Amino acid sequence: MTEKPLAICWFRQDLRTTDNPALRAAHAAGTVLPIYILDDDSADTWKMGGASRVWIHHALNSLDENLDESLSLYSGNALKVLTKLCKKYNVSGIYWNRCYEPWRIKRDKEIKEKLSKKGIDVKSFNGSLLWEPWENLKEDGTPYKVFTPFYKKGCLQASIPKSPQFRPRDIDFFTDKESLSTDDLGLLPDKEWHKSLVSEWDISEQGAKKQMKKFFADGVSSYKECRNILSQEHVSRLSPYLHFGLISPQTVWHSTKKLTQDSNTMTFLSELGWREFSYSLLYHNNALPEKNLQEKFDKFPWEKNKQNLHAWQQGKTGIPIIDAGMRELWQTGYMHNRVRMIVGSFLVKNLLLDWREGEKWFWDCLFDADLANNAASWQWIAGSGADAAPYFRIFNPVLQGKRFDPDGTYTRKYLPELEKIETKWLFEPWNAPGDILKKAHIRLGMDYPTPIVDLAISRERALAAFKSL
DNA sequence: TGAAATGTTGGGGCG
DNA sequence: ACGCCCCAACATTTC
Repeated sequence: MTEKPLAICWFRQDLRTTDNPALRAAHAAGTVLPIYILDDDSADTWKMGGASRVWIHHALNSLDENLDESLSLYSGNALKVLTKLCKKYNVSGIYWNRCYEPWRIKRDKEIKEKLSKKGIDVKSFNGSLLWEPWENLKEDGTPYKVFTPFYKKGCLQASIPKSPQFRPRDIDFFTDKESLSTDDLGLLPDKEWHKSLVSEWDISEQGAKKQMKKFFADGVSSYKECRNILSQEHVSRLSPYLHFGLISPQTVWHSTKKLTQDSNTMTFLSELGWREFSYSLLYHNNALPEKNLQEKFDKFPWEKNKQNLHAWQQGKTGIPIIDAGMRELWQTGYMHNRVRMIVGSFLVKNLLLDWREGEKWFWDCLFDADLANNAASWQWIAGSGADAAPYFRIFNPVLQGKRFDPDGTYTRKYLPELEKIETKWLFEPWNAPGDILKKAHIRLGMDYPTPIVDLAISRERALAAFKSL
């Protein structure tokens, strides 16, 4: 037992020092013991995937640096860890920023109840959303089910998101001697895969700011038009930073508002609105990640073709734009949003595989794997969500490739075996004349797969299957 | 934040 | 000059 009262700042998905309400509260309460708990015990089926663990390994290291190397790390059941800390030290308060995954809400509620009873000041804050999902409701008090009114009425006419706060000065830190090291947490896989994975990312609070500034400097001015062009970096790539809270949505919102307002900034802000919408859907539908929002989808006869699923996961479907996207995911922990829609449509409609298979794979591979966004997006593309794509909306991977990767830069980057084929045939090599393939040194079925499905036939099959609902 | 099928229109070639 | 056909270009409908 030390004499000094300690305020625990429990970092979770808010791995930053600026605009962090919990850190400010802990600082105001006294000496700060900043901690992170890897709680796989409570997480159940949705414990962090492989890519997320790699990301958080680096994010914790940089957070530790930003906290004068005083971050204490633990592994195991969060209630047990916190209870133990309260026994060991004179803890006056515990402060955290809220998470919205159902399992975390349940766990945190229990922690708050149990530790409050012991006379500890336990408080949670909003550090991850622009508007709380329980506040953003329709006039009749029920949650929104459609994005447009949710955003236009619920978000834009609601209170302005609060302004970002500076990092508190002169924090008095305390470190637990029994803290684990980041390596002890075992977040990095044995495979070498994770090393190249992180090479394109600066996983730190500063890296998040840098990424935002880069986007503001050369991406946002043509965002509305160019965000769909796959080869160009006209998207913000802020999603993993937002997910883990290396930057707050308030910071992104208000920084965008400082730019000249036009249709580009409006479109970008609405993407933050989609994030809010996903969280609202999850908050009001706890089973969103597991269960069709529309019950009639429960009887949909999904195929159980392991081979096709595997080909999709490995980027070996024989359909170039699909394979390029899936390999981008594997190689970089990220996928351009337009391609996410294309590969999602392909999995669910052309392959008739259960959207939850896609959800699981993305959960494991994406740096920005986010329970709310991932589940809401997969239900959207499958058509099983509330405000979902209609069943007949089936993307044609050949047309999408030609339209959004017109010079083939993106597709060739991830499919070097198709490097030499002229762009005209790049997105449908199976239709290319023999001499064209020969000239490009492509033997279909050897250098690059023949398509695992016929696009026209599988489209008709999907239309029939979905129509029967 | 779709694609394909079908319908409509209008200019130009041609007898 | 006129009617006819063809077909691109665009619009609408359907899944």
